[in-house]
Amino acid sequence: MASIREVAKLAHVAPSTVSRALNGSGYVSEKSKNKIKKAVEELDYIPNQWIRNLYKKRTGIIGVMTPDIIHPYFSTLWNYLEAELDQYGYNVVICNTRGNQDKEREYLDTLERNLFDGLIVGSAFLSDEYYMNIEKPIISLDRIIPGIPLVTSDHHQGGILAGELFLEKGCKKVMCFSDPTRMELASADSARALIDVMEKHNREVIIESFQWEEVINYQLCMKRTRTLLDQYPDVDGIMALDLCAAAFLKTEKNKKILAYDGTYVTDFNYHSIDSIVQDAKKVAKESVNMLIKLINDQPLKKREVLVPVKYKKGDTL
Amino acid sequence: MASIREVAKLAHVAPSTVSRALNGSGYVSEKSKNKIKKAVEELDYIPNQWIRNLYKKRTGIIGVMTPDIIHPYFSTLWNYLEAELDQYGYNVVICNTRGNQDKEREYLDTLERNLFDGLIVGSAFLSDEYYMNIEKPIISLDRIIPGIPLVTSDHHQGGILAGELFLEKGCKKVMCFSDPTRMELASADSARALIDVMEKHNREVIIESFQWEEVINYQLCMKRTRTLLDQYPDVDGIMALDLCAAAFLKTEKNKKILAYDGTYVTDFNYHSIDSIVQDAKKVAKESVNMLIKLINDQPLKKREVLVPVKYKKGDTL
DNA sequence: CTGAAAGCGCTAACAA
DNA sequence: TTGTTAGCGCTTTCAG
Repeated sequence: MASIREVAKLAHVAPSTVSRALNGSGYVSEKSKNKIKKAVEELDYIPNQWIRNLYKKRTGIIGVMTPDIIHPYFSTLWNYLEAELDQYGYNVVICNTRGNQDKEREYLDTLERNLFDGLIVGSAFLSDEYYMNIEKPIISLDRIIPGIPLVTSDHHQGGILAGELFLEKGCKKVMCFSDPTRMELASADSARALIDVMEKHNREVIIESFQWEEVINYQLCMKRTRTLLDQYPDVDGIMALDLCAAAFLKTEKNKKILAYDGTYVTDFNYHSIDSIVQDAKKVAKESVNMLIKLINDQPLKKREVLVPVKYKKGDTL
Repeated sequence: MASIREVAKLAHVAPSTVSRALNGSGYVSEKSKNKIKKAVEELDYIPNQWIRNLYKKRTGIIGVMTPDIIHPYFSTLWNYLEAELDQYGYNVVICNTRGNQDKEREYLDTLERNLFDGLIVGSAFLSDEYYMNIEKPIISLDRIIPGIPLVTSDHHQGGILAGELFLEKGCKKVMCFSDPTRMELASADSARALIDVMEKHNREVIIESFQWEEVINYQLCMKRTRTLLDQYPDVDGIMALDLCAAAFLKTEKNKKILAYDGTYVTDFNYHSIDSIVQDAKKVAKESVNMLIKLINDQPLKKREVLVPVKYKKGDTL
């Protein structure tokens, strides 16, 4: 590995001149430029970006933390986040927690140790306090954490939309999912809103919860759906995340099914699944936008961004 | 941001003592340790990992390059690669090329600039020469590049398995997919082997090719499958990548369908799709294993690893 | 056991 | 236009 000094020596100039020539900063004569160019080629010199960043006081790396990367909603989100961050010249490190709080802590630590310039947290499990003590740029997706800028889909709107759809289709008893231990998630709003709408019309709503493993592991998901269908034979409408919705559809053809997320997998089945679609692209755009501002100490107009959801017609309602 | 110097000042010791205390290297008296601990707490001092790595001559970051991250095979592979690299203490940067050669060049450049300690390349488009000039640790997945260690599924075996299945089911005219411009991919072997088996028994094989966009974008995929089905009404067996197989199944119920990859999406439909399953976990394990050896200058026993595939029974053959 | 000094590979300020 | 000098924040000798 040639260093800038060796190049300087070979070109008979000072290292700083080489630096200027290579960075196009400051004046360098054509003559020197040529000598340097030749030396660079001869030595196959490639500047060490790692060291360069030392002076920029940045690493050019953003961490993105999610509990999973296979689940279609997360892959989709990842795809857009990566594309968006790439536009700003950032590399993206996968911070896959698998729902493990130790991992989550570790990645926050990595942020604090300056390996990341910023962090986008999609689904956090640690306490508010833990996050509030961190001074580095963080954006939270979905989870409301005091003091930390938030980007989330408008799950309240999603719940209302869902409720209206079930009413329109004449459902009497609807099942939906919500994790009672995670009411701080904005996504819990969808169940709340759905219940509101349904109960206003005297319809019954069953709330169940999926273990995270059951959401991301299709086999477990199938198993759970079977149990639930046995348990509630008279349910006539179901709202569940894409994968679970697909599992319900596979098991049970006579109930109204509405998927929540609306990723590409809802079109996989012979019958496309009706869905409430999250605009992952917009979520990505907004969160990156805010994060970049945080990093550059620019003021944020809003510290909370609500991204609208929309209904996509399918064959299962 | 407190620095090691401030801690040293507050604790009335030298920076080097603080360094030793924090790293557990060299002798530090209990008394000093305590003073340092107090100072660290008071200042909320967190050592800058970025700088630390300067001395270790490593960044602790591995790049993983794929043309896409949404496609279920890639998300699955990513998941395992990340998990495996995590075991060795590496962070993983997403190098998503979207099939763009400029992006591919950029990430190779990033490797050369020492931002990555190594690179795993899943699907390379640049020329062999381009890769052969790079001295840094690289593992190639699927694509055969002279001089670069290779990990790939045994696609030849996959093609034979597929052929035998189609024969067994009595198919007379089978359609499969292969990109004629990318014969350097190990995966091209599956089509070659399938043809061998079928033609030995005087069955016809149609080879078509999908644009990459059509493989990863389900809408485009659907469109293409319709065209193909119109074009070849007498085809009675189809082998295609998971997403495309799902698209065929959605359009056409009367042909034998075999998915290649066998990710979780093959179980999505009401009818599970018969598949040739790639062992993504093993592929990840083997490639990480080799990469770590390259990074640590340890000898490789083999520079080519072939990972067996297997057949998974479904309802579509 | 500790501190001073040198330096990782590069950049930026300044004087020439 | 150029070279010298002084760092970035930390680690690692090496005297003491």
